[in-house]
Amino acid sequence: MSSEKTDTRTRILDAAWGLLESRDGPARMADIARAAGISRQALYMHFPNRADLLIATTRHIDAVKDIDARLVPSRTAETGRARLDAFVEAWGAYIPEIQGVARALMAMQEADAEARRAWADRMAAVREGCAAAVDALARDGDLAPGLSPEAATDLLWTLLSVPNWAHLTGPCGWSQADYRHAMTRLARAALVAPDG
Amino acid sequence: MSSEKTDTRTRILDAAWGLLESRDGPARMADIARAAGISRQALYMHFPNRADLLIATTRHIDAVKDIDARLVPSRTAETGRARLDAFVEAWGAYIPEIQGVARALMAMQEADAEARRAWADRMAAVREGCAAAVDALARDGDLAPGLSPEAATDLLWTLLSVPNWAHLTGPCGWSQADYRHAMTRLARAALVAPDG
DNA sequence: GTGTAAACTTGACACTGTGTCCATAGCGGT
DNA sequence: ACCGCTATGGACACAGTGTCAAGTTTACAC
Repeated sequence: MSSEKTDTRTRILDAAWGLLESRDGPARMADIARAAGISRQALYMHFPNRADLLIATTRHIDAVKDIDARLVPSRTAETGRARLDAFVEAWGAYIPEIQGVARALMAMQEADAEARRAWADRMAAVREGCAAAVDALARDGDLAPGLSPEAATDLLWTLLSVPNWAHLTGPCGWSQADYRHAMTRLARAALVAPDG
Repeated sequence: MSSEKTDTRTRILDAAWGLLESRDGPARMADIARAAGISRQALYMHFPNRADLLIATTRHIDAVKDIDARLVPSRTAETGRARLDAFVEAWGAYIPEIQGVARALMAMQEADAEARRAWADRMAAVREGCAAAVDALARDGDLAPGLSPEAATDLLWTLLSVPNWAHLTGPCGWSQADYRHAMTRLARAALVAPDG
């Protein structure tokens, strides 16, 4: 009953996703509407504005790509070090999947307060993941000396930011494997006590 | 002769600078013109478009704040490690001064190819500074094992990016001193061989 | 069938900001 | 007096977002 014909909302979300990930130019509201097979105005019946649509798209991607399942290895890691590695790997592998939406949302930040709030909200969730990894590290006594858990969390949160991924894989020309390897190494160097 | 009455171009640049660093909302062309005491159209006689104006503003700030002088300690450092520290410190202290223009220019990137090119250009200069520091480190044999000079340069370049500064001092709430301290430590941890 | 409500369409429009065009004015130099 | 430069004011094209109103389709109820 619920899904005999694809829900319009879902079609919109899929269309937005597709355009944002694959597109050359920017994905405008009209482009997304056309791709979803509806009129531009119908778009506004489902999402009051662009920021809301974009943020809903990230949540949609989260659901389809099952972000929670990807984080299981991190949550179930035995040691703090393993948890850190697993988190870096999971989130680092996830960034390319949301890269398009993330870029669009970040580009709106300067102009649109709504977009700012929405993106900050999403990033707060990432920070929680960082905090959990740092806590595990601290419980093992493996947190680098002179680094408070809060500072370590902020640092990891920053290292794993989307702009950093974009910079390394864009201007720097790194492959995803390069990124993954270097970021794992970097996170360890930044957070883990130098001891063995 | 040249500067008996302040050059209009300079007045524009100062106005843009002032607005961009201190402003709540976005600095539009009309705002900048008004602040410079000229008409919006006169602005376009001096700068063909917003991207050009913004990039000229960064160069203007470079000249006024004498970026070259600030980099002297880095260039004249005796050891690679000292050079790295000095570079991180100099650039890290400089970011807050250009933060406003940088944000405006970065916000245009998505939409405007001209802005993209201009900002990439400016960042290429920063990368050269990073490369010089990494080379000095490599000459001393102090570059972390398993890290090529190119990879190390890219890494440092990324760590010192404006978005990272913005993230730490914005959402993370760090002070400039916090940033300076953590970034110095982080750059060392990321690039310098663990040996003493 | 008739009625009604929801989802959707078409078309027009307001608004913002960039960039262009043009007619004109002031002013210094020759 | 004339030229050239810099500037002004006003109008306008264009893109993109968001709004509004009138009408259509569909499905479901009575």
